[in-house]
Amino acid sequence: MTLMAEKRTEEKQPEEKKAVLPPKSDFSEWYNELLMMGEIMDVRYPVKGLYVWFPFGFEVRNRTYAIIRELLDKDHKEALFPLLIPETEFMKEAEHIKGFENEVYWVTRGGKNELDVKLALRPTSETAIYPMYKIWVRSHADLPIKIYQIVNTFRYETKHTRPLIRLREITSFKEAHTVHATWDEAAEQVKEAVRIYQEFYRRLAIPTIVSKRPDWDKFPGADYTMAVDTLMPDNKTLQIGTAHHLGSNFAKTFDIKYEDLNGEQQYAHQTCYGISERSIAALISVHGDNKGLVFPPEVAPIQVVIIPILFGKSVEITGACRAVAERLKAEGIRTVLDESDERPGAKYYKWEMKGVPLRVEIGPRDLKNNAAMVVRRDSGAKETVPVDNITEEIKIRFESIRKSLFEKAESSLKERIFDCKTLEEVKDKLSGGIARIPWCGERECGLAMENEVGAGILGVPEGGLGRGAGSCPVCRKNTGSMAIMAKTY
RNA sequence: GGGGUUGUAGGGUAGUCUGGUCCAUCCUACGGCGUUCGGGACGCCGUGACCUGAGUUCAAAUCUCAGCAACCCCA
Repeated sequence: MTLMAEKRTEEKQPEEKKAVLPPKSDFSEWYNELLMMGEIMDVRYPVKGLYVWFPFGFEVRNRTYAIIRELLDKDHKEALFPLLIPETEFMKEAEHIKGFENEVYWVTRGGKNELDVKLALRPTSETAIYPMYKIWVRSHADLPIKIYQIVNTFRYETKHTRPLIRLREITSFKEAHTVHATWDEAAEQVKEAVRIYQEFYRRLAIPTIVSKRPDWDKFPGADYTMAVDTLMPDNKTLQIGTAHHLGSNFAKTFDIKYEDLNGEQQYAHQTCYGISERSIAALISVHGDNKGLVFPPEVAPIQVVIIPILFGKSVEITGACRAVAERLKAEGIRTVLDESDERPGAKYYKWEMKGVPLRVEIGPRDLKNNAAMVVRRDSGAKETVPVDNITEEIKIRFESIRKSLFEKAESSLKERIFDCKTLEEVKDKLSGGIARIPWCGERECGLAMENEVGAGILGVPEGGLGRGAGSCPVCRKNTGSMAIMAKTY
């Protein structure tokens, strides 16, 4: 007994010297552990599907959402609608209800009194916003309306919940709702929304695929849905943005009409499009590595950490570090000088976990040469730079980091898209990423394909990815369009 | 929707099968003091846990049931 116990502890010692992140190849464990160790989210809140943002994670969120705000604010207005939706409004649009009724939380009591009209916690806000749009829209001169809000929404998910990915409370739902005179104008707005989202994800260095969702997978109540997906490290796709053309479906149920130039009453046409904290899940998962978080400088809460390398008491080094920190801060660079009583190596690991894009080390050798060691988080590259133009050197590296993060992520995505001719091939490739296969576009064929391979059709992608030549694996008809299929979150 | 596994300090664990040896093991983290500092330092001192509720029993971390929560597999 004693012998065995001793043996076991001996075996364990070399591997787990320090609390360490599981390798990224064990994606699920890596992801959960990183959220905690990187202080993004505390997953210990005692209600299923609800999680807590740590201040650090919340700052990442806020810096990320500042980008989407900046992009939208060019021609949208931000507003705020109530969380509670009366059952009477919620129940108006038949298809919409069907899509959500199984996941709605209901408020049925106020104190001890039963409510006459139950109140839904918004699963999304169409039915909160459109009764107001009915009041606000009178004439063609009121159009277009482009409003967004960033709010929490609630969905009673029955499947496996996951932090940032499948939640019962979505804390950061950015939803835009627009109203237009014509169907075509609304269609243009959907395109614009997709363009904005792609721009947004480019800023985050996340490569995306845009595709039109098959008819059976569109937003309940929409004419069609465009979706933005990215590919996660475990080869499942994550939907990180959607834009829906609502036609005049909701306008008819909520009676949103405008008077046109000829004095006729016309139904309005609408769109809505959304992004959630799944964008943060993608940000973390796409760029992170075995050492922890990796952030593009724009959203990194801390952009530069300065580590003094001290031998004995060295006023000179401390002084030099402080001077550099002050200069960087004066330039608006988010800088931390780590003067804590830890060994430099321990500090390196700590700040690498937090995803700080650049580390600056200043020690006796550097001081002698009036230089500093600059180390990139993304590549680990170490370079000596003169202290005199350190701010410029750092700014140059920021842009280079964002670019190389994007390039790396993009080639990783491309490597995991496989051209297939048969459903057998698709089945074979799915565990490695996305399968691309001809599809005639017919519903029956699509459903048969999904059924056969046990994965979803994301749709026919925009651009070259969606075009090709071949025959539909089900009906054998020749087609020029290619669908992508993948395991999805 | 169906099936399975699990719940012990802030995190990870031993102990659970076979109830008593356990005011609960080890690693890590955290606080104090000192020596240290170019990739996870060391010494000394200290803090901190049996998911919740009911039951069985002389005795429950350990057995039973329920709840809550987490994870895995299948549709």
